[in-house]
Amino acid sequence: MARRYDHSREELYEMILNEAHRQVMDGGLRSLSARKIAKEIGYSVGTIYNLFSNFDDLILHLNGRTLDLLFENLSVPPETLDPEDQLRELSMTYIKFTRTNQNLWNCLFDNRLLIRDGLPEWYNKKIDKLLELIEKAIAPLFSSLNSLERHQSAWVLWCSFHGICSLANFQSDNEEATTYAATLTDQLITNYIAGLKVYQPQ
Amino acid sequence: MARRYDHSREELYEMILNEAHRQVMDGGLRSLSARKIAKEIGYSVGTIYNLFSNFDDLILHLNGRTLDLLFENLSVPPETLDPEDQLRELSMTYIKFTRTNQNLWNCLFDNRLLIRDGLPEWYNKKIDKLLELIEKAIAPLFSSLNSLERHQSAWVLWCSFHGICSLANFQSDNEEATTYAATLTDQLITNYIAGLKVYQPQ
DNA sequence: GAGTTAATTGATCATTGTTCAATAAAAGGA
DNA sequence: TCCTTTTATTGAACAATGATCAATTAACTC
Repeated sequence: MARRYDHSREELYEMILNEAHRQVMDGGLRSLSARKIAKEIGYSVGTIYNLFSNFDDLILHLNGRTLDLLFENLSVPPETLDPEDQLRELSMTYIKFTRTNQNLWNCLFDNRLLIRDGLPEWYNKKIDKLLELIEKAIAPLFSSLNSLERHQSAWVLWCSFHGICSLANFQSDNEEATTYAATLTDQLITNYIAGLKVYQPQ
Repeated sequence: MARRYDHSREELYEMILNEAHRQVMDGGLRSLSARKIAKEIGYSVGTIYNLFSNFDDLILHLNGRTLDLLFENLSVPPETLDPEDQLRELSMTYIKFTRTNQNLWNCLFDNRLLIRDGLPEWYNKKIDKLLELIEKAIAPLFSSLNSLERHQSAWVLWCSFHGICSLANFQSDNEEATTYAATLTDQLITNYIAGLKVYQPQ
């Protein structure tokens, strides 16, 4: 059989990533397989390699969708809130997301993706969008001249959130891991923001 | 052939992990293979499975050695230093370690290890030893009554260090990644410690 | 309707982790 | 010393993987 045109290229792309999403959610990256995807969507393996240059590329695109999902979850907190409370709101949603989509989120940081040299532009843009949420939240703490320091602090917080959630995944008790991650994030925000207030003039 | 006794069980264990270490250092976890190890040490695959229950178990033990290596690198900073400067010293060594042993360090956080339920006791002990270095460094900032908060702050810092170094590995430019990780860690320490001083009475 | 283009297939290849009956060397006992 | 038991070691065999690519055939073009 050939050129069935049952589905457009875009539809196929969606079907493949939907199925990949499902498999990763179910059993982590380990249970993701090109053959299984093909079987499930009713096409052959070759079709997958027609759309994605290789398996890592498929994972990268799946991760792109995960970043989108995360962004959709992290709605912009109201500007009426303290920077501190905005951060708390963001971080709590973040933790919740990483816990309910554990396998999917882990996939973002799989080692196989950092072998190549650098991530593509479109991917980094998705990360930047997330970072901007944090940057906006802490903006009131910085004078408009200190955009570099604001940016760096956003990165510090982003990395730290990541670190806390990442290591939480190694805990066996799921309930406990979630609450401990929340506690640590809370400590981080409290102290880091207090520190910022000490050093930032305004 | 059987029961050659060319090497004791302990010697074999070392030989296998040495070779695994080499392979991971060279090309990351992806280029680690039981067959290749066997070939290199002059034994057959079966022998490896005689010493390790499965491949993940082998990786876990390799990671154990990596944690040991890290601990040996992170010498206890002199108590005469500020908590802040002790932390800086620890974190700089940490960053250096993660950068020079990038593949090996990445291996510590590979997703395949967090599938099972919880890490073994001996492994967690190694992590605790590392955490204690941080806890000792920040001890002067807490009253002796606040051991819980001290412990939590140590975790926050540990997780944050991890997060910063972890995400630094996704940058393509190696030099830049290192210096940026150093900058972010510096910011983290400065602000977090300043925050602690605000909230901790003594 | 002939010719061109491109989507789809699936057999094929090299590799992987893992198993386990077969084997042979050492240890223990008489 | 010889027999038995124990145990380290082997490697063929299995199932599964990512990846390739010539062959096929449907759709499009003119």
